[in-house]
Amino acid sequence: MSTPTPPATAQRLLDAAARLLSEEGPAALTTRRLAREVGASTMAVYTHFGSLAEVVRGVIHEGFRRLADRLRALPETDDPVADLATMCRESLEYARAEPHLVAVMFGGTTLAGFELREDDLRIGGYALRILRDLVARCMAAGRFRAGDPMMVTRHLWCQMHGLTQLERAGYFAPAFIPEGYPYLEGQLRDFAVGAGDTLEAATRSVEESVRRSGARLKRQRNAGRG
Amino acid sequence: MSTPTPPATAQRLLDAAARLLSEEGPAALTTRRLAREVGASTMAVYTHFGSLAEVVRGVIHEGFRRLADRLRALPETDDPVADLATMCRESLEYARAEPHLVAVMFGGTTLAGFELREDDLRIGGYALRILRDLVARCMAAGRFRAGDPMMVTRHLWCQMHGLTQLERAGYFAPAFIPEGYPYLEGQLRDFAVGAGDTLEAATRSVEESVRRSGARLKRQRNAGRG
DNA sequence: GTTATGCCCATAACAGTGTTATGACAGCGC
DNA sequence: GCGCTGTCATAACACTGTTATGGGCATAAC
Repeated sequence: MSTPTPPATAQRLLDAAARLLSEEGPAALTTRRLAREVGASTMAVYTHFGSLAEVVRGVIHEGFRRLADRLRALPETDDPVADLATMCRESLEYARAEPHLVAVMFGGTTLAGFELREDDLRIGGYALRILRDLVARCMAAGRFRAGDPMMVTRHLWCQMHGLTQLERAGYFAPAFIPEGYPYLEGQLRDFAVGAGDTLEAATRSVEESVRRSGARLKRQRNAGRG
Repeated sequence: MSTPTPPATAQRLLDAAARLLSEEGPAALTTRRLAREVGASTMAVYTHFGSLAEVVRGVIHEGFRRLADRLRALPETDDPVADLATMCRESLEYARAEPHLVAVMFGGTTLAGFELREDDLRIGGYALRILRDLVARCMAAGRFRAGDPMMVTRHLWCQMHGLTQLERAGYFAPAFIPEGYPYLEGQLRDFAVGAGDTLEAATRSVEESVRRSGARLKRQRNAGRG
C-alpha cells in the first residue's frame, strides 16, 4: 500500500538537486551530475523541467515551504516578544543548516542562470506573514508602538537577512568578533526597543527566549537518547 | 607628463572587468570576453592574475576603496544621528549604482569560483570603521546608550545589508510595497531608537538628513547645469 | 491485431566555459 | 651573439547548458 509506484523521475530529480545543493553547494548542481545521481541522462532534466534553472525553482519553493512549516510549528506563549525572538532564532538556524538553499531563496546567489521571478518573491513573502502576525500581537499587547505591522516585519526581516548573509560570508567569524558573543540577542533586543518596547522588557523577553531554546535543545537531546 | 606610459595590461584588465561586471553583470565576466575587451588573448589573464577569480578579487578591493572614499567625503555636522542617516543613504545609493559589485563584495554572489578570504573580509571591515566612528560620536553626544560602538555598528550594517540585498532581489518592488514608501527612513529611525535615542529626536534627525540629501541633489543638478 | 500517437529518455553533438602546455617573440644584461 | 625573463598567441583539455535526433514503449483508435 505504501508508495505503490516508485517516485516519478521529476520528484527524484528535485530530491537529488536539493541534496546536491545542500551537501556540496551550487557548483555540484550540474545537469550531468544530476542525471547521474538519479541514473538517467541529462535529457530527463529537460523533458521534466525545461531547464536546470526550473529545477532550482522547484527546489527553492520546497525550501520556502519547509521554512514556513518550521516557523508555524513554534509554540505560542503569553510573551509575544519572546516568541518573536524565538522565531528569529529558528530562521537563523534554518539558514545555518541550509546556507546554499537560503542564499538562492533570497536572491543572494545566481545559480545556473536562475533569477527570482515575481511569483517566487510572492511565495517567499508567505513566510513573512507568520512573522507579521507575531509582530501584530506585540502591538496588540502594547509592547510595540501601534502602526503597520508589515513594515515593522520588513524591518526585522532586513535585519535577520543581513545578519544571516554576513555571517555566512564570514564577517562574524572569531577573527572579527569575540567567540560566543551574543550578537543575535543584542540585535533582537535593540530591534524590540526600536519598535517601541522598553529596554527592560525587551531584555527580559530575549533572555526568556534564550532560556527556552536552551530547554528545547535539552529536550531534543534527551529524546534522542531515550 | 600625463600618463607617459599607457596603462599596463594588468590595470586594463582590471578596468575592463569592473566595467563588464558593472554594465552587464557577472555572466559577462568571462576570460575570453575580458581578453577581447583589452585586445589580448586569455593568457593575459593568467600571466597577470593566475585565475579569473583573482581578477574579481582585484575588482572588489577597488570597490571597497571607492565605497570608503564616498563615506569619508560626507560632511560632518553637529547632529551625529543625522550624519549617520546620511551615511546609510550614501551606502544604499552606492549599492544601487553598483549592485553586482556590491553583491560580490559582501558574499552574495559566488562568481567564477571566487570566494571571500579572510583578508578580503578585513578590507571590507575597514569601511565599517568610518561608520563606527560616527556611532561613537552618537554615544559621546548622549544620543545613543553607552556601549561597544562596533557592536552597534554591526547591527546597523546587518540592517543596511539586508535592506540592500532584499531590495535588489525585488522584495521591495511596487508589487509588494507602496511606491515611494520611505522604508529606509523608517528603519533608520527605529534603529536610532533601538540604540537609545528618543523617538522624537530620532525622527527629527532622520528628517534633517532627508532635507539635506534633497538639497545636495539640487546642488548637484545646478552644478551640472552651470 | 495492427496501426498510430504521444511520452520518456539515451546518444551525440554544438557552442560556450576556465584553465594549461607549448612555443614564439621582445627587451635586457653581459 | 647568448642567455634569461616576462608577455602573450595558439591550441588543446575537460567541463558546462542545451538541443536535434531517434529509439523504445505504453496506450488509444480502428
